[in-house]
Amino acid sequence: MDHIRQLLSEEAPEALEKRVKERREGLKPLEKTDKVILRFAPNPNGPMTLGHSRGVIINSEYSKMYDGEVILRFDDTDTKRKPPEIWAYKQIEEEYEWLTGKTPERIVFASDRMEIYLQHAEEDILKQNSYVCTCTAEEFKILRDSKETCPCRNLDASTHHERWNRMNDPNGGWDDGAAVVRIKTDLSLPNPALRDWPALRIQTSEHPRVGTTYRVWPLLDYQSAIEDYLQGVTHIIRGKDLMDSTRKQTLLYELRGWKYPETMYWGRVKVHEFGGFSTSGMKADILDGKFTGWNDPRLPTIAALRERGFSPDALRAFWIELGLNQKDISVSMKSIESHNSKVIEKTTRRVSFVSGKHTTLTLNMGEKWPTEELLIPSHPDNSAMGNRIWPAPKDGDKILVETEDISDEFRLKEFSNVNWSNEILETDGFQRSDRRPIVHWLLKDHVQPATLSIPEGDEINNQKGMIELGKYTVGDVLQLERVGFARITEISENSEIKLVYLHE
RNA sequence: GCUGGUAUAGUGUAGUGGUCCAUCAUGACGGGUUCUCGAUCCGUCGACCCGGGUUCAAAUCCCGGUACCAGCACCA
Repeated sequence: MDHIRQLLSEEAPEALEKRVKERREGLKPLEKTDKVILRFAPNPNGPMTLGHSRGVIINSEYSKMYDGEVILRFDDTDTKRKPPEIWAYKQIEEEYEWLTGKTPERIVFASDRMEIYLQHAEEDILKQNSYVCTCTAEEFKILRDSKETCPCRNLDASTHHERWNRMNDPNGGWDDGAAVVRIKTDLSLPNPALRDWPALRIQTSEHPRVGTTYRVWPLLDYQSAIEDYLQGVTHIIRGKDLMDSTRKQTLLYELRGWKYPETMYWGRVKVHEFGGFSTSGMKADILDGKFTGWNDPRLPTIAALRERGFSPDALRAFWIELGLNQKDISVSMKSIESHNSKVIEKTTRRVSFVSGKHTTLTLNMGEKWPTEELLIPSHPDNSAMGNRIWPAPKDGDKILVETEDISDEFRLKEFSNVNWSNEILETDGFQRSDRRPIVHWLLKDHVQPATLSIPEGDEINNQKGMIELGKYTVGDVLQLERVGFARITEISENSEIKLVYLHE
């Protein structure tokens, strides 16, 4: 050891210096940060999922770090397989604001920018960066796999321009699938995915925003490449499933003499409780009636998480903690819940809820409660939140407790020690004087009906019960004592309260 | 099959050649405190995929395996 120390002091004295290693907090710094323009580009074929929120949060956090901008761009160029939902645009916009606390600096609709894309496409054809191919997908795949040239590729430029016009002509006799515009690449490229990749295709199905104005629509790789350039995007952060997209687009940028943005990737995320996040899959299940809607508490959508009472701060903390890396990860909701508890715990009022599995007991008070009212703190550590005011329990009053909580001796929280026998609860001192278990309870004359819906996998467990009488508003998040956090989703005419369970 | 990517405790994460018998969080377990099974405090458990190489020194660099993921859609 001393020998090494000796050697080091001669050869590498800096290695002996104490180096302060601090744990890096938050996201890794970006490269090239003089100007930062980012984009988040969802497909509005449904509202946001938990997966989308990663993109929103990572992009907006980087934007905050470098005083940059985020463009919210609706990539709505597929009307067939992933048809845009006209309401989803607005909802995604709102969800973006909810998650980040601000509006996106710019909003772009791909479907509004069709003229521009088509102009660029024509330009690429005239410059022979691309060509119109009429081979079928199967035929082309065979050629591509053997690195062979497709018969269309070497036709002269004017033929390709004629073909381009024909693609756009409703009377040209070409329908969906008849022709496609391909970007010319080196066919000897080792990665088969990149060889003469398709850029635009004919799509005659109606678009919910622009109808049938356009026949030829760009594919993601083309539309996104052109738009990123036009918007001056400096950094692209995307899933690593889009790595080949980066490579294709870089080839196009080279043809056009443009410089491709810095690109970073995240890996695949699964949540133990949900699996993946497939918008199309959820859409089908909702239509089948398996779920009540996009905000069904069993679904991993932002709408559902909001409905249940998750805080955007918790989601933000969660994604920042995971950071930006290319690992495929599988996380537990517990991790998000833990963040959420930290955020909401200090400001959430406590309330007593007794489930349907309860027993009514009669109070036998050996001693009168000294005042007219029973004051119970709304929060154990935050007196500023005030008290819940219950009428003082009297001899003969009926008390509700969870059946499973009943034992010979227990304590009604914030009220009295009691001894149980034959459906009678005999008070045994108001002061807490021993270690008997503390139990939440209700005064039978001071309750209103409530149903707590607990998502359990594919099922929903609806627990009918009673909640203490109080002032409630839809949207309130409460902590049901000894049960967990829950959010009020509905208060019906007969004052029944509907709650959805959040977490412990 | 071709192409690319990733591998650190149960789950995430820090770490870019030397204070690393490895960080932090979460989890599980045990305890203190508390009028919630909440919160809080303390403690315990537990990891560098494998094999070579370079080097005085490797989680970190190189090579080779292995595993997992993704792309090869006229989807995004």
